[in-house]
Amino acid sequence: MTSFDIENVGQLRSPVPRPRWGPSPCSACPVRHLTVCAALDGEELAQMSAIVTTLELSPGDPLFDEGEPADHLFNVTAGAVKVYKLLADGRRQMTGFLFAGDFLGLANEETYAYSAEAIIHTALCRFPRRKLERLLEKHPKMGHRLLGMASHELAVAQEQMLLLGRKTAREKIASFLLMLSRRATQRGQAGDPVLVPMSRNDIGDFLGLTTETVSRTFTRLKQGGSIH
Amino acid sequence: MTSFDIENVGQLRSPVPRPRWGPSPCSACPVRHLTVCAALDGEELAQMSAIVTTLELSPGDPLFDEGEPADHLFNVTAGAVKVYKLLADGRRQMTGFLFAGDFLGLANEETYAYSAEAIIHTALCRFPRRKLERLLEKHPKMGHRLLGMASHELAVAQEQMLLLGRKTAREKIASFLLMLSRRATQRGQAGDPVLVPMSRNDIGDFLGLTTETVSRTFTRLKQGGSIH
DNA sequence: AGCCCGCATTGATCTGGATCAATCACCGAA
DNA sequence: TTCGGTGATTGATCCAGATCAATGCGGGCT
Repeated sequence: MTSFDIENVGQLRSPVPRPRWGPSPCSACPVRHLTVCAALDGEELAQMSAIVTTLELSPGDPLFDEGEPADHLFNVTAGAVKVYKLLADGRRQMTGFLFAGDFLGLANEETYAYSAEAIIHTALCRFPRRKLERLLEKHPKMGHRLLGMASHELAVAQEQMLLLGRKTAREKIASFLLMLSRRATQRGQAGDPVLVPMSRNDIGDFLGLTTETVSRTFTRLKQGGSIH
Repeated sequence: MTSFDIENVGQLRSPVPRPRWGPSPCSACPVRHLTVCAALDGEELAQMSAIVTTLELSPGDPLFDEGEPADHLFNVTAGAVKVYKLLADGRRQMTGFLFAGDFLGLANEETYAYSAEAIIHTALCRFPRRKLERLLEKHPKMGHRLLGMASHELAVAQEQMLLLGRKTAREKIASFLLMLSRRATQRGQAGDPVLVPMSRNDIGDFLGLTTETVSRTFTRLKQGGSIH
């Protein structure tokens, strides 16, 4: 990566000692409005706080691997995570890039269906699956919110299938940049110019292209004046 | 399509008048164990019955189109449905094929994110979205089941991304046949030989290939003795 | 029976993106 | 400051699958 916005991460690595939590660390969460926690009231937030732990990852750190027991769910609070599946011979397909506010770890089976790894320095909340499920039973509203997020993920996945199956390299790159821009805007960050924290290789594995084609296509879009 | 199993559809087109429903049509549902309704008790089934209507579609009949208000959710009880997205110039990506027991219509937005159309003669249950949501609030168990199905759909979608982005034509066709076979088995139907109710063109649009490549690849697999 | 009509198959050719192969550019360590 | 390593870029060539173009072929209709 050539450059990236460390604003959010910065406040998590503050040299000043972190303040003692008030009634709930979640109630002070700077990205709560983006997340699954947005719909929760004080009582529910306190219960979430009780089961949550936080962790930080450095670039390249794995979060979990496909096939591991799916014991936790995660919420990205800062940074960027890549999520992917592998074939036996090493071919890789990114299934998504996650940023602040995104949720991961949903699994219907006992094990994760994909691997996850930090792209840049990243902070996450971690929820034990069992405990979260018990909370869910008590608070249907949380379940509803989670279903909404899963539905949204599904729509995103379908859009990505359209991209992978039917778009040209040029269209894939253009869609990718627009998606990054739109999502940055949603997080309240600049959408243009857009920061691209992942490598050409990662982008290729996301779009079903090779690094070389990604690189060439960027070059051509620049030459055509579509990007700078 | 060259041939298809009409057993399940047959019982819905019975020349004998349909029997009056007992306490709940859903309690007699032959595919309930496959569906979102599997986890429901008598009380909940009765409430589902109260809001459900059934419909039948002939081959090629549209169920809904991308962009329409997402007012209903559906459960396929017999037959087969294709679900797809289109680009402005007509390029099409199938995002899934649905069979008895499958659920469709989940939408986070106000409108459907994809179109759905019957492949063969098909029967469905239809639930008004608003009413179902009200039921969901009262019965967290249903919401939980729905979340489980959405998570499963998500895992299937990710597997399909891997296929679209990284597999060869031969691998795509092989995965496709295995998937059809596995799902037929789950429904209690024969997994080998497997029935393929959709056209070469539909298969191509599902796998990110052209009809010609699908046809040629089938021929080569036959020549190689992998299929008959 | 004969005639469409809409698929499926097969063949010939083309091409977008993959593969193979050098550089290039940046950065961090010595 | 040089060196080595890692990712990005660019070039040359290849090839899997697309495209263009005929047939084949079964089922429904008259």
